[in-house]
Amino acid sequence: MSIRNVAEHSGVSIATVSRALNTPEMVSPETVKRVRRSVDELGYRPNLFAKGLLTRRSRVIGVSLPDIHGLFFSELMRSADDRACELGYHLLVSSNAHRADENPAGGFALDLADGLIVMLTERTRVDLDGIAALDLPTVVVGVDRPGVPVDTISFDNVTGALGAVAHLLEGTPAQRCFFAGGHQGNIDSDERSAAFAEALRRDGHEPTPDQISYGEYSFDWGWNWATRMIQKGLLPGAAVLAANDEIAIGVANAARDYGLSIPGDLRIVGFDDSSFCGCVRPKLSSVHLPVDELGREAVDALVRRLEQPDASPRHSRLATSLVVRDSSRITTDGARHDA
Amino acid sequence: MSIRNVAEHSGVSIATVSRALNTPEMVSPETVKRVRRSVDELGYRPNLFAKGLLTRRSRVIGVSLPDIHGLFFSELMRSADDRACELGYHLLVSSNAHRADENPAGGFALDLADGLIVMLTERTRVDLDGIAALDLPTVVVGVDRPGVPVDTISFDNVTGALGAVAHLLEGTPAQRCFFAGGHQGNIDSDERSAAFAEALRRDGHEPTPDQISYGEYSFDWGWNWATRMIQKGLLPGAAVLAANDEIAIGVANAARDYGLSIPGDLRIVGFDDSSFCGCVRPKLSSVHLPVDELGREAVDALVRRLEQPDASPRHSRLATSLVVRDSSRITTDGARHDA
DNA sequence: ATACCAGATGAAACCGTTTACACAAGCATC
DNA sequence: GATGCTTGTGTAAACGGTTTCATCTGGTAT
Repeated sequence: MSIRNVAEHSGVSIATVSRALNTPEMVSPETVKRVRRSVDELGYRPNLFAKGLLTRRSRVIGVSLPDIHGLFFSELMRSADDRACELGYHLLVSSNAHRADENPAGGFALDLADGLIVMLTERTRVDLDGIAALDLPTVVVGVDRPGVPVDTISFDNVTGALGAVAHLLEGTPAQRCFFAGGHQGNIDSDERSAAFAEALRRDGHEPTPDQISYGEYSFDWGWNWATRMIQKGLLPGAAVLAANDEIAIGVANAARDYGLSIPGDLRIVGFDDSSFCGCVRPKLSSVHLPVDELGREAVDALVRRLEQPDASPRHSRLATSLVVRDSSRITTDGARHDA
Repeated sequence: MSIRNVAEHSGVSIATVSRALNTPEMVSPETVKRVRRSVDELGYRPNLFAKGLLTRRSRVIGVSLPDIHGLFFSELMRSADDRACELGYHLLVSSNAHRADENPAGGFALDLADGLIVMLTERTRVDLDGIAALDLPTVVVGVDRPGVPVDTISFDNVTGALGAVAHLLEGTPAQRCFFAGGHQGNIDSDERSAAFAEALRRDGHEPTPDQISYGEYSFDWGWNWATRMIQKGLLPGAAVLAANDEIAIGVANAARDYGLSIPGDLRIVGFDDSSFCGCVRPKLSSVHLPVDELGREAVDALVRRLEQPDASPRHSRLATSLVVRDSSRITTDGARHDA
């Protein structure tokens, strides 16, 4: 079933069939109608490989992701896919393209894509030279200035963290504020911890080393960290900014397990504003990241670049903002109570 | 940069280059070496469109998903992608292909794919005729017998639910067991509710209508349902099987908000065994679904079918099993206490 | 020496499109 | 009535690979 069959069936040449389908304004209306009918009757669908070979366009966007944690990943993909669909594109996704060298596919099927959305979370993984070598239009998500002239989109971690700390400082002295980070080298965690330190400095307090810890993005690490802090007697009367919600929930669970009340004894703010926040008790305050916006913007930016390959690179930072819930409210009495 | 350049550079014909890269055993070892070097030096990468045009293979698997809920989606995609990567395939994903008719892409870019993995969650969405019309090798995920001769993979909801109810019946009479479902028409929720009813019958109790409710997969619905049940005075001393973890957590939160203890006053079991389970207190018992296995199996099944197009359709059900945590433990004393 | 065969390579056909170019017909212009 | 322009269509050349078939080489059996 090829364009030739359609041509025969409707009594025109293949060129006319092609034009009737792609540029109907160049064909007489009645011919278009006849061709369209043949297409329907025969159930013809153009071969995308042949088309792509010639046009060098597939309307496919490659998405290369690190091994991303659950909720974030799904929300990003959903919004990106929605937007891509609106614009007539499809998403070719691989969370393994990052280790392309050892890929038995023998390299990227991403060559099928018109362009690439690359998400980076680790400083060391910024192998942007490899990406540039693909000479595909690219949008980088998660890094601000990658040192390569490509468009970038990332979250404004700094403003979000500053806001969160300002909120904590309203009820807790700077000396009693702690940061429970992810692993060092993670771009977001590093930015958030730096902003945390900066916020304390602006308040006139130089953070001590034990106010900032690094670990990993997990419940368990949050729980372990908080346990150690509690055993050192540091936590009651303190406030914690966690690098993500999972850590924050781990901290909250440890506090509960050791009989501390939240927010009475310990105030907690997470990062990401994932759907975890509303489901745990007390509800978790968190810095909201507009993940859906990130996905949409990434697709938009890439499509824009596909249309204007020579536009100068844009760098956008998406605003983040604190959502205050129960876990960080200021308690006037200081007495223990469950929220 | 085409195969022709490589041919010139290494002083052989394009046919030899093609063979050196695809079937090196047909070419003299030293020629292979020379061609490989040229490829490296020139940075040649074969054009996948040209290749696909001829071979009718792209090593791309189309994945069509309904609008799936967060954690499940990401876990499925991750395992499918891992497996696809191992086998040298890539994933072309669309959660919008289900509404392909209204798709401005003007149909599937999925035509680029060698085969399709289609996930279905709703009875009404079983538009498998449309899928069959694509005449692409297809694996259906989420339905057992779709009425179309394709491979299917789904979870054994029945065994999981039976096990969960058996566990609940150990400490709670059948009259005080309730099922908090998702919306009717959802395949999993329906199967789980039917299995719940069946389990009570096997225990010699015909479930009354108010023992089985339908709503939606959300914290809020779980909370609202539980609140109504509490107000009717039905819950203390009862046990709840929820159709997924979010509902279960909503129920647990309502119980806590109304001063009921878990599992003392109310025992709860969820479904999915998502990472929520370990992060809430008390930790949530849940029926574990081997989601990673589902993703892997789906890819395996499709690849198997690509290699043997005429094998008879297979239908596999993946085993599920109850993971007992704190939310459903049997309390000997019956006194209120937090786990 | 002849015939035969295996192994390595090249020439050319082909996959299904798009598109540059040519052409014909119809119509207005001078 | 020749000229030019517009509109609709067809012819044929790409696009970049794979694969069939033919050719050439050199070694081995007869």
